[in-house]
Formats: sequence, structure tokens, C-alpha cells
Amino acid sequence: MAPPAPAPRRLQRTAGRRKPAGHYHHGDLRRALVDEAVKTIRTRGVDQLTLRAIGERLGVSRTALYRHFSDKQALLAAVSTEGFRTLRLALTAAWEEHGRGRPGFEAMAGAYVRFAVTHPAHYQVMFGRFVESAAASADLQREARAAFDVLVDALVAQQKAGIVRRDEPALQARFIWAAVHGIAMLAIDGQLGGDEHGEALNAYAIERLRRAIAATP
Amino acid sequence: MAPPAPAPRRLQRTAGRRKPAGHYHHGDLRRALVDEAVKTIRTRGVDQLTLRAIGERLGVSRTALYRHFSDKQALLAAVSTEGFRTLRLALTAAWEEHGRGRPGFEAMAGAYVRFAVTHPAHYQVMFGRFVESAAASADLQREARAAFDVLVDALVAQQKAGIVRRDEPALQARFIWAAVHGIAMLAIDGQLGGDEHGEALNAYAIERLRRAIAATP
DNA sequence: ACCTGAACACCGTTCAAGT
DNA sequence: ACCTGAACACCGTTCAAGT
Repeated sequence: MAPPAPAPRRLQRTAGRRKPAGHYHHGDLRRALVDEAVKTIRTRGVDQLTLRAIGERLGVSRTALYRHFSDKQALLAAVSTEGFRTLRLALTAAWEEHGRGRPGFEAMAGAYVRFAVTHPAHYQVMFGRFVESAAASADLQREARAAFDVLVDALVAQQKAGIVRRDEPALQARFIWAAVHGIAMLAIDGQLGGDEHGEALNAYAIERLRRAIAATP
Repeated sequence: MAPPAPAPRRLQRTAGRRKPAGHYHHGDLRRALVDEAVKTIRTRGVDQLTLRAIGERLGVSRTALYRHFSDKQALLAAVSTEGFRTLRLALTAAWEEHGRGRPGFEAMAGAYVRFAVTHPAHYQVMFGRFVESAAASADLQREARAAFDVLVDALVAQQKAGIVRRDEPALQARFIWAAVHGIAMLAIDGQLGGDEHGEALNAYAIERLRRAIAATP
């Protein structure tokens, strides 16, 4: 893996702030720390994530991290924030690329579970201690909210199209989110016994959820 | 709190086993360890659970635990097993005391979420690392399965009564479990913003899930 | 059989000191 | 400003030794 390119010599001077992001040991150590944390979590699991190992792997003292994060929890919050951003982009893409209707909605559900299954440890960090992390990080709160709003918007669009019941959108969205989240958790935990079993539940769940919120009685 | 009563002097001799449970420091140290772990988890959270503190609180060496559990993970598995047993009893009670029909099923859903909300840390241990724990503990696997079977049985009964679609019961049960589990997680995480908000989602979800699996089109 | 105390190999975090 | 090394106060677990 090639070393990251050095920070550009000429920096945009933001009015009022001097040298907002100078030359770190790694160009952008904060970025590198989050990336390395994600990588470790993905391969070794959350439990195996130690600040010392991260520092060592980046060729940096084990306390260098404290220049960019107040503590380990804050680093995990950053990982979580990035996770919600990735998730939101995946949901939006699925919704828009499938015509913002019934197929788009089903694609969204699929994208959600797929994200969880392909980023299991990441997903676990996102929902493991959400309240505590969100309370300490406005960024995380904002990003999680944005992801949720994608779902709300999709439901409102379908309500207007007459294919979904006109219930309170936020309430309806929480219900759908909870159900899909539960399926994602079961899938991650391997409680669905193999891929084809997981696919079967996924298909069944989408069919049942569609019926649950369908406009026509 | 009164100290536990000393172990009875005369023990039933199980054929083939000699002194199956002799006189521990605490009569039944294993039991005391699980209870203390549950208490700590409930009041301080899972993260704050240390074997040293448990030993100290029981007036026992910090390594005494290893006579009864292979490691910390095993202790947590025991906590988890007990949690599933309590959950199963609550589900069964709700189902049976409300007439094993539609009201019974709704009472079950309520009992499930109530268990999760009133035992949040306990619930987190149960589902936090389920696969790993279940793989190492046959007891846990059995107890979790038993709880799941309560739901399957309730669905089969309703299928026979003609009020629920005749889908594959295990698949249907996984769907319902996933949805309720998701709601429980949101409720625990406080993402429902207060009790009345949580109650509203709960009521809405039960109504929608009933529709999702209803027999009549 | 059951329990102990000392020891081992780890942690996250703090802080004075370097450049 | 950013980074370091030593130190602090913790962990879970092992193991020889006690009764």
C-alpha cells in the first residue's frame, strides 16, 4: 500500500482561523486513525480494537490519538458517523435507481440488510451504544438523522402516490426501521443459518411489511 | 440483605456422583456469581462488569470464579441463559393468561418489549454476542430455542384458529421476532423519546404486524 | 475439591518534556 | 502546534501453593 500523499503546500486560509489543518505526521492523522479503526474492527472485531495497536500500525505513538479524539469512545463515534453516512448513500442510491416507487422501496430494504451483513462490526458499533455516543457527538446525531430521513421521505412519496397508508410518517418509518433493523441483527448474528435462509426471510419480510403498510385494505 | 442460608447438611446422593455440590464458601458460589453479575450489569452496565469487583463484593478471591466458569465469557453466557429463561416464562404467561388467541398474542408482544425495557443491560448481554456465546454453551442454545418455540407455538395455534396466514411457522416466527426485537432495541436505546412515544410505536407496530400476517385478505 | 496470592501480559489515559 | 516516553491505575488469566 502506497503511503498517503503529503499535504498540499498551499492551504486555503479560512478567515479567522490560522493553519486549520497543518502538516501532521501522516498528512491527516485523524483520517488515518478512523480508517485504521474501521479496518481493525472489520477484520478482528470491536473487542480486539486497541488504541495501542492502531498507533503501532500507523507508526505513531499510542497517545498521538488524543490530539484528535478526546478518548476511545470518541474514535468509535467517528467510526459510527462514517457508517451512517455510507448507509445513507446506499439507501438513497437504491431508492433513486429503482424509480422511487415500490421497487425502489424494496431495493432500499435489501440495501439496508446488505450493508449490515457486509459491514457487521461497523453496524455493531453504530447501534451498540448509540445513545451514549450520539449524546457526545453532534456529528453522529446529524448523520443518523439524515439516514432516517431518507426512509421518511421515501414513505411520504409512496403515501402521496397512494400505495402506502397515510399514517404519521415518522411513526411509520420507525416501525419499518425497527423491523428491518431486527432482521439485520438476526442476519449478522448468523441466526438465519446460511445465506439462502437469510434471503428467504428477507423476501418474506419485505412482502409482509409491504402488506402491513399498504394503502389498499 | 441477609446472608444466604448455609447449604443443607444432608444431601441427596445422586447415584453415580459423589458430593455433586459440596459446601462452597457461599453455599452455592456459582449461583451467587451469576446473581452478582446480573446485579452489577443492571446497575452499572456491562462495560463496568469486572471479575475482580464481583469477587470482592462476594468476599471471595478474584480467581475463585474460575472454579465455576472457564472465563468471563462463560459467566456472561450464564447470565444470558437465565435471561432467556425469564423471557420465556414472561411470554408463556402473557400468552396463556390472555386466552391463547389474538389478545394473548398482543400481550406477548407487550411482554417482550417490557422485558427488554426493564432489563436493558440483561437484554444487551443476551443479544450482544449471541452466536459466540451460544456456540460455547449448549445450555444457552437450548434456552434460547425454548423461548423461540413459545412464539412458534402461538403462531401455529393462531394458524389453526384461522386468524393467521398459513405460512411456514418458523419463517413467520423469525419475521415477528425480528420486528419486535428491533422495536425493543430502539426502545432500550431511548430512540423513541420517552415512554408515551414508545407506547405509541408499540401499539402501532402490533396493529401493523397483525395486518401483515392476518389470514383474511 | 476448593480456594488463595503473587505474577504475567495486557489495557486506556495522563502528563511533563521534547521539537 | 503536534508528538513522545514514562508512569499510573487498572484489567483477565495462569499457576504453584495452601487447606
